[in-house]
Amino acid sequence: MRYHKIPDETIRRLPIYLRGLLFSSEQGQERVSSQGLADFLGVSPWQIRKDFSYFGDFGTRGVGYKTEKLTKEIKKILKLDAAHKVALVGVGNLGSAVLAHAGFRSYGLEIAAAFDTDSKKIGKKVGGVIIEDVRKISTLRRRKVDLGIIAVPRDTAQKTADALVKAGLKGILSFSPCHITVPAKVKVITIDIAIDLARLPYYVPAS
Amino acid sequence: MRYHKIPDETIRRLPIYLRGLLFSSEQGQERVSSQGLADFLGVSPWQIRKDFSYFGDFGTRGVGYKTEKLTKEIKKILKLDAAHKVALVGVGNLGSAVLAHAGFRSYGLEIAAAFDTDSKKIGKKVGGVIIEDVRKISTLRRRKVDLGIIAVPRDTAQKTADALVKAGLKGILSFSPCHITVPAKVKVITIDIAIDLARLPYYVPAS
DNA sequence: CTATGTGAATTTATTCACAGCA
DNA sequence: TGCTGTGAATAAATTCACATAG
Repeated sequence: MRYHKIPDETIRRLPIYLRGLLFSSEQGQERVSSQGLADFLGVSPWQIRKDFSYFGDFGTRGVGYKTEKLTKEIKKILKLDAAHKVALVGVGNLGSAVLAHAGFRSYGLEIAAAFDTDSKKIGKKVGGVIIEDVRKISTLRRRKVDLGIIAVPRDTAQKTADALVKAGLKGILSFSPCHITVPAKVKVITIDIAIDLARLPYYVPAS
Repeated sequence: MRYHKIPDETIRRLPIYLRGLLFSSEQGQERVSSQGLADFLGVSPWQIRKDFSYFGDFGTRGVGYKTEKLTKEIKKILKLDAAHKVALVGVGNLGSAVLAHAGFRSYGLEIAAAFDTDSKKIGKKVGGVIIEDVRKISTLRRRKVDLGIIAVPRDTAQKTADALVKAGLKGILSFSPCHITVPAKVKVITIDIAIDLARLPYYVPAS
């Protein structure tokens, strides 16, 4: 099935599979089955197998998948086989939490720079990273940073994104509650916490 | 088209439309068109109209939508017309950021309780909310809290969810990087920041 | 003449059922 | 026999084109 277009939903799920695999490794499991992964992650086994099938034959029939090999394959697909440097813009409450977040490491993602406009914060060290002036964003190009996280207020989000794009970043994760316009070659993923929370009541049964 | 099953994707988008409408209101706009909303939110106009069509005729042909009326309708659909109380469990870096987050208010969501296991934190006030012992989660039932946010480490996330469900909560937003099992009547939405970031490199063009 | 509302066409994604291989 | 890999069937979501109402 190698020659198909890859569904976007498949790409969305691959990091989840990776999470399961990293956990299996931690547990010392050398093998996993699609069923085992599925149970752990709360998805269906055939969904997992179908998703893998777009990229190749990663498993052994009758046996399952070798944890280490499958981990490597998925990392390669997601381009996580090489390390990535990430820049954070906006060291407020959320930004600080992101800086302190340990979870990026297992995916080879390192927050290598942090920026803020507040002169009282600039020069301080948070989570091992020295906060710089936002006007220094342009230095990211030569520092080989290719991903960015935006955690600034809504009204400066677009301006921030523009600066990051100008500095050559190719992917942006934004926590700002607004749509961000970028050139087609740049990928933006938005996490709006309030909007996800606001969706919950719909599912609450009338009492 | 009133009698159809509502696509889940439609429900996912409704709060985004609401965000656009709240912004229009702020700007003092009494009317919006599907095109105007679409431009602002980065979606297509026909998607918006189709989504609305599942619930009724909210607009006026040749004119557009009255901002205030449409806002009310969407709030009603999402059950955001009545206020909701939210409990937060885990007042670490991320939890504190969530407590300080102002964005929930516009959707009628109020963080009315916060819990942690750390005795040094219990009793302290963060973001206007007094931190309580996690063992007090059971009091949420009589306090009319029906939504919860989980911001605890992975290994205690399931236990926390179990406690919240036992306390009668009907919707949970989890920041813990794991699958959470709950009874079918309870809705869980998971935000895994690392996983969203880990998806970005895939889209970065080879250089 | 303008912008909504929607059936129909199309595209995309999920699920199934089983062939294929260790 | 057991679990993967995948075409085919089904389901879901998006997009289109245009009738419709103000």
